[in-house]
Amino acid sequence: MPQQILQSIKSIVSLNESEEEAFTKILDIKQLKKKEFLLQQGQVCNKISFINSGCMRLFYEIEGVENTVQFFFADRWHTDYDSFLTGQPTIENLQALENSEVVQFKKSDLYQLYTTHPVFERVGRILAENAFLSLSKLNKMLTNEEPQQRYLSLLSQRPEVVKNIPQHYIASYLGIKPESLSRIRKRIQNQK
Amino acid sequence: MPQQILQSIKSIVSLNESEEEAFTKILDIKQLKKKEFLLQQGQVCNKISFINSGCMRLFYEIEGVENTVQFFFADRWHTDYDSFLTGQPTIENLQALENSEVVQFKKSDLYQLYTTHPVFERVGRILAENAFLSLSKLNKMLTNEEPQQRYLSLLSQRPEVVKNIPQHYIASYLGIKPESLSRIRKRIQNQK
DNA sequence: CGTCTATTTGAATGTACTCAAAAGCGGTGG
DNA sequence: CCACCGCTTTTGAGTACATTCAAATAGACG
Repeated sequence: MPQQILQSIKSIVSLNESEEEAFTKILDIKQLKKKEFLLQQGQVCNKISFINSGCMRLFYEIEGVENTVQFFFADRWHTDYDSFLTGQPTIENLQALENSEVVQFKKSDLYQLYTTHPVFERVGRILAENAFLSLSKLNKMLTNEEPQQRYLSLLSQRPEVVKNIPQHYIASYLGIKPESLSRIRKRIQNQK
Repeated sequence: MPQQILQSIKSIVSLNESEEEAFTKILDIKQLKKKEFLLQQGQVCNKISFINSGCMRLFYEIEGVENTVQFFFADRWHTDYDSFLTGQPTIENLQALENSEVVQFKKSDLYQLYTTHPVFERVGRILAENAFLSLSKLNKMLTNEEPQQRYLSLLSQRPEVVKNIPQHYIASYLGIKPESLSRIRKRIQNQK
């Protein structure tokens, strides 16, 4: 079901029939069960993924501690550019928080497309730009806000995250311990 | 003196003579005195810059508090993709920490180039990818390390930063107060 | 030399942290 | 359908470390 990813691309550039066909050909659909990994540390990330449905969690594991970086819902792209570009093993883990469907294509196929259908250079550029924007937003949140404020922002901007995702993952995303998030929530309750 | 920026681009793609000439034409050189701003919050960032020499500091100002995000030395690229892509006013300030020379080109000129010389699509893509990588590295540092460890990492990875740049800017970059950095430095001294 | 800014030091405070334990919740198997 | 188990969330007590506020010292620059 490449409709979603095609739509996402067509919001960037318009494709003619042959381009669309060439692109569809390189796509690969994957069903993930809850807790299954799309990407695990140590692997080389040589694919770009697009979430059709479900929810994924991106985290690093440092000295046994999981560090949640992002959540991905439907219609989001993902790749570890670092590993993708350098060929180094990734340190990212991308795990399904619920049963999910993703579409993927391989780096080698994409690079082929860059040559045969140059319009995809633009797609690649814009995807990288968007990845940058999203990370930059995250970064501003982490550097400019206190934990309590971060939680409130998340609550107002992404209520679906707070609703659907276990607290301790959210805590990790906010850069605090689960106990602290629990106390923050209590504090907020009492203020009302 | 576009040699540096040309070299940087040529490390990405090779340019033929007409491409090189077309690119050189859109370049603009700027001399900055210490403390002068290359970009200030509220402006729209419609340029991409490249540092020829000197050193720049990137910071946000939130409720009167300056929040240092990055330092830029020679041979580094900069743009606020957010503002650049969306046309919204930037919240970034890019200030010279010493007399500096930068080369710039305008978004409109670049987009022109994308059309007339498609090779620059690739350049644009790779610049965005690199910007992402650099931000991603910063992000891992901020989320995975304690202040003292962050300082030690900075010290070993970028000694020139620690040498040349006022402490309170470094503190802000590390996400702590100047007093705290001072104490961390003292603590490290005593351990030796 | 004097002024202005940056850095250091001190004392008191606050907030997240650790460790430990209890309570809550969901899913599985009897 | 209930009982149990494992995992998540909450609560408590004590600690650690950055913060604030204030003042002193040191450095930079004219």
